[in-house]
Amino acid sequence: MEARYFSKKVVEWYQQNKRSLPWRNTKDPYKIWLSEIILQQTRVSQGLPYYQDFVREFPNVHALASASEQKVLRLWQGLGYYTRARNLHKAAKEVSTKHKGVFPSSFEELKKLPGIGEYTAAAIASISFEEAVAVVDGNVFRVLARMFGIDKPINSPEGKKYFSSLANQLLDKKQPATFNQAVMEFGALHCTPKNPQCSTCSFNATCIANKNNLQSVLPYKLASKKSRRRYFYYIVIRKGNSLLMNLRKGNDIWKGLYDFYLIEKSRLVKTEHLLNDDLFLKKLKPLISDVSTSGLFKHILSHQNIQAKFITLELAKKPVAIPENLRFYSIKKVGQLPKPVLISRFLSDFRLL
DNA sequence: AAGACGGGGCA
DNA sequence: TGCCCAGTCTT
Repeated sequence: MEARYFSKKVVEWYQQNKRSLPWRNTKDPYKIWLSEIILQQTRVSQGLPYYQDFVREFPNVHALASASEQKVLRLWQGLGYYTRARNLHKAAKEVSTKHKGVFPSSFEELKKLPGIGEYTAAAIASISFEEAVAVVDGNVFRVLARMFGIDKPINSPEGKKYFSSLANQLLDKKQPATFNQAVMEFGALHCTPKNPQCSTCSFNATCIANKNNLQSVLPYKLASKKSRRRYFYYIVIRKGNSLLMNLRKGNDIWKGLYDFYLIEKSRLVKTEHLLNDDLFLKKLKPLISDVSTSGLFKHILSHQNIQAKFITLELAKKPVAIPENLRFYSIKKVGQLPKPVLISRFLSDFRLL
């Protein structure tokens, strides 16, 4: 697809379909800035009332700068990502004092203000000052990836550079404000993440994703390491000088290494609840001597997103049936296990030896 | 390069 | 319930 063709058609679409929004009726960099910060990671429907509150309460950068941080935060309450509010306030003070109330007017100068990165600097520079610099936000990634069939990962440094360069190539330098907003609005309303309106899209004959049914895989993103919190409740079972060890399997942390019998939860739970609910422990419990509930899980270890709690229990006799991953190893032999990394660490930590 | 930061939409 | 959304700053 020709760059000129894309730019022309997306602007045409924008003229006919754009929403009427308060920050579209002004070029005041203060208000554009305010709207851009509020709309970071935030849908218009959620951000709009906050924008109105802020404009009413702080009609200009001096009003915002002279307010207390408490008041700014109170107005921001419920919107999330609260460092945005703190940086907003900090930046307002800088503009008010260092720049004497005159907003920086170039991409490079804007980027120096706290809370203003690549995207926001480009947005303000283009919308308020018609600087010929393309914005690259989530909408732009999506629209360009689909339209031009680009499978470079949008969350890699190379991918980001590539998309930024493409967006700047496509940019209509005669009307950067309109072009940038057109692409973003098109992404927000028409070329949506889910259920894009391809059947009524004026690009559907030329869009690579539509022609190849790739809407659901573009934009492509590198699998992000999802860091959910994990709570490991370890029951260290001892019988004489044998320890019940667990060989970890599957595609998970510490695969192939040994640890102890483990009850995993996605959140903190009451230990009584934990002990009563677990089937295996119900089987073990009758065999356990010397359970002092006062000492339950008093050892805590932290590893990345894992919080591990430990309890040691002494068995009166060995259980008849235990899961296959679990075996008793004599403490003397522990050092000779195939990969004793975890074990030795845990053992020295808890002085079981 | 990877993680933290939040609330809302949606399956 | 848990995944997804995706700018900026920090480590």
